[in-house]
Amino acid sequence: MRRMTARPANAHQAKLLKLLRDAGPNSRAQLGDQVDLSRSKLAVEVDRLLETGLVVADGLAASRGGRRSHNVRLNPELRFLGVDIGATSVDVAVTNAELEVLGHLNQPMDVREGPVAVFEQVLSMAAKLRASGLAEGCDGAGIGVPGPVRFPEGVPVAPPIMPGWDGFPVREALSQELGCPVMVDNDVNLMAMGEMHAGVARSVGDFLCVKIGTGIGCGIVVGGEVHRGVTGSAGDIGHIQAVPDGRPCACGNRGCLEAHFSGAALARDAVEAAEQGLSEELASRLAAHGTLTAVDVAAAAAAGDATALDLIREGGNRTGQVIAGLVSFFNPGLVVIGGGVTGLGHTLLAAIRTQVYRQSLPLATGNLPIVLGELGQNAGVIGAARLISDHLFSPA
Amino acid sequence: MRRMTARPANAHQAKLLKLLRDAGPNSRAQLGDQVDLSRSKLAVEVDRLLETGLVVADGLAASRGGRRSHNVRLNPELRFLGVDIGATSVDVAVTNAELEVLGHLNQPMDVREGPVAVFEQVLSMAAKLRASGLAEGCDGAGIGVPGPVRFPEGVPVAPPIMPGWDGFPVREALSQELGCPVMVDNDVNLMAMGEMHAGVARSVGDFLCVKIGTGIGCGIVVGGEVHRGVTGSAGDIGHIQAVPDGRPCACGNRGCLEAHFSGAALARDAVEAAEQGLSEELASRLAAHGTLTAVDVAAAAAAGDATALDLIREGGNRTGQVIAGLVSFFNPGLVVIGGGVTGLGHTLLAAIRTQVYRQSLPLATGNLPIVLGELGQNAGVIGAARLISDHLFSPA
DNA sequence: CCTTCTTTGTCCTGTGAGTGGAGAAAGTTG
DNA sequence: CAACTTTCTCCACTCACAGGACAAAGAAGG
Repeated sequence: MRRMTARPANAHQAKLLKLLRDAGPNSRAQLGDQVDLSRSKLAVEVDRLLETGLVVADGLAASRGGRRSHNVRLNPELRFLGVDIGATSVDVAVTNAELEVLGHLNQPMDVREGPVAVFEQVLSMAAKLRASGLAEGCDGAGIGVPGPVRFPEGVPVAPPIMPGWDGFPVREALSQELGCPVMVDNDVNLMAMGEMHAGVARSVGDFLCVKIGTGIGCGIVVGGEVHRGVTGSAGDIGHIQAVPDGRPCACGNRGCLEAHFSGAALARDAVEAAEQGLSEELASRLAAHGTLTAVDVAAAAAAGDATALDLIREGGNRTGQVIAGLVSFFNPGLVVIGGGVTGLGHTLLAAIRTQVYRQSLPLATGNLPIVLGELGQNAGVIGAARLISDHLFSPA
Repeated sequence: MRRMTARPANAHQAKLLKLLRDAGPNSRAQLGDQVDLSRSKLAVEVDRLLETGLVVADGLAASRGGRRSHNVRLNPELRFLGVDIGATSVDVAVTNAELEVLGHLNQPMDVREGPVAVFEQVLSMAAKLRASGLAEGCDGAGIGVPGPVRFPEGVPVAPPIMPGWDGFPVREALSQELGCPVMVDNDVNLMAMGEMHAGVARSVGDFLCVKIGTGIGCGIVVGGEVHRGVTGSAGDIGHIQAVPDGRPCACGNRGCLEAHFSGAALARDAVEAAEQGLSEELASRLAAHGTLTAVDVAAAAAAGDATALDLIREGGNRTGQVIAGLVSFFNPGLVVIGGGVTGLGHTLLAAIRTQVYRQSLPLATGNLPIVLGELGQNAGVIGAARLISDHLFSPA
């Protein structure tokens, strides 16, 4: 039986586990340098962790000029499941306790099919990963959903793009199916956690993580912690007004950012442009596929199509304007741009940067990097694994 | 010698001091209920605090059905100075350790006269308060300045409206003059701390505190802590674009919120309206004073002047639009409106509310109070006193 | 091969923080 | 005056933790 049941018994053990997770195998001596404990006390706690099975011995390290150290590491048999439910696709990944992705599956799927259908899909993907020998069991799972979540309970609330999910007990249901602890969060927050853990936001305490996919959202990290807001809807910037009296939005208002730029809006605008004969490139793609997506626009832009480039620039400007306001307000140390439309690459990034650097206060932008996310498709699932591991590696 | 030199020796003592500050005199038994320590340990820590002189015995309390308790309280001779430097005036107040305002002076003064002149003024006001017998000495001072501050060092950085202050070592200089510890922060952050401590935001963890005075700023409180941002400029919302291609702003951009609504903008618009003959009320006031301020507009509005009301509504709408975006982004549990223009009262509040409730997500506004600050002129100085007491009541 | 130095890990004891119970002190209620 | 409450103090016991002594294991140099 290798299923993880133990939890750290105290804050020291929790800190050690997180250290081993983030820094990999380590000797007692090296751990001691980082946790502010005497060697004796540290040895005691490490021994207790070894007893629980959360941590295992990992052979001898090379000498550093004296006696060789006995390394310890997180139990390599531990497995976390990272699930990222997007508006139009589902990602499932298996990681070890150090949050390295061992296997990753992606499946197109419309979230509006509802929780039951989606979870059937998730479970079958998880089963496939397990069948491939990557995991015997599952010690915990993190789930991201594209909408606000009442975090303590793990329940989506009033999600605009996934009405069938309102109030569905995601955490409880999935915990039962998988037989392990489950944590649920907004997908954007998880992307932020992913980039913070293994991506471009390592060692940054306060940053914003803007995800532009089917919709637009923003992960807010304050002092290394995700800020979720009092009802779990923090970061929902898609419905901030970007254009006074602009396009009508599904939410009932006009001029929302999301109505002017997002995967969906971009596709819509591209179709319009193609139909109006503004771009042969887009028109031919429309004829070929019968529809257009952000990917088509990216391809057209890469081919030098002026209309596609304009659409991207225009969207980047809108987005940049909104981000400029948020930067003035929040004064982050970093802005990460991620999500499906990162395929639009530097055209988009340049437009966003221009707006932010022009409109925000110099003091706030003086030393503010605005960069693309590093983890791409992996950000969400890594963040999800991180979420559950943060939970399980905290005292019970 | 009654000057406070001691600091709490550990986290327990710090917690006890803050409890006594916030809840007033208390018995050991009542303290024990709130501090999660055994009675024996608690008694030890209280005794040590008594030894230091930070805390003194305060007689017997009424019986609650058994032996009467011996109350303790913070030393009633301790004095904090709260200083709130605004764009056009200086407030100085003396408080006791429980942060009750014992005396309060206000003096019009232009911050652009520079730190030397302003501090001369502050010191003379402090001397006057001392002379009136309210304070023998001063055990700590908190200072608010109308611009960004590098918080750890207590130095203003790149303040737009007070150029002469850039880099001036406020903390060090004032600490030397007053002979006591000093902490410096942005005035808006202090207002937020004031409302959190003794005002309308008691017991709210996450809230925004919008101060509309000569300029516009926003205090951001996350989990009971003020968020200052990486360069101390968080909350600087005055230069968020509110009107595309709107009025030119001193910052060089166009359409900044502050260019459209703030004490200064309102006065300017009122003069314009008066000169254009749109309002007799305003015109007669202009003739009488030679100039107009937000106070005149408030009076005209109170008298039913349609133009004045329109100006306020218009400004409230602009402000409300920006706040709506921030509410969607931050998802606070409360929005407090304060600052000089709160004299504009419910006309302003109604306009702001309308915009926020209309434009923000229902999930974020569903249970979101938007209220006027409770402390008025006192908010800044109380927040300042709170700032220094938080500092002094933390382990050294 | 042997000595000396370095690093790592273990063992043991002393210290100080903290708990919990006994009981004294000081009330209330009937 | 007896019985019950509440508050406060004292004391003994537990436990977390530090820090030193020491053993184990290796490197470097003669």
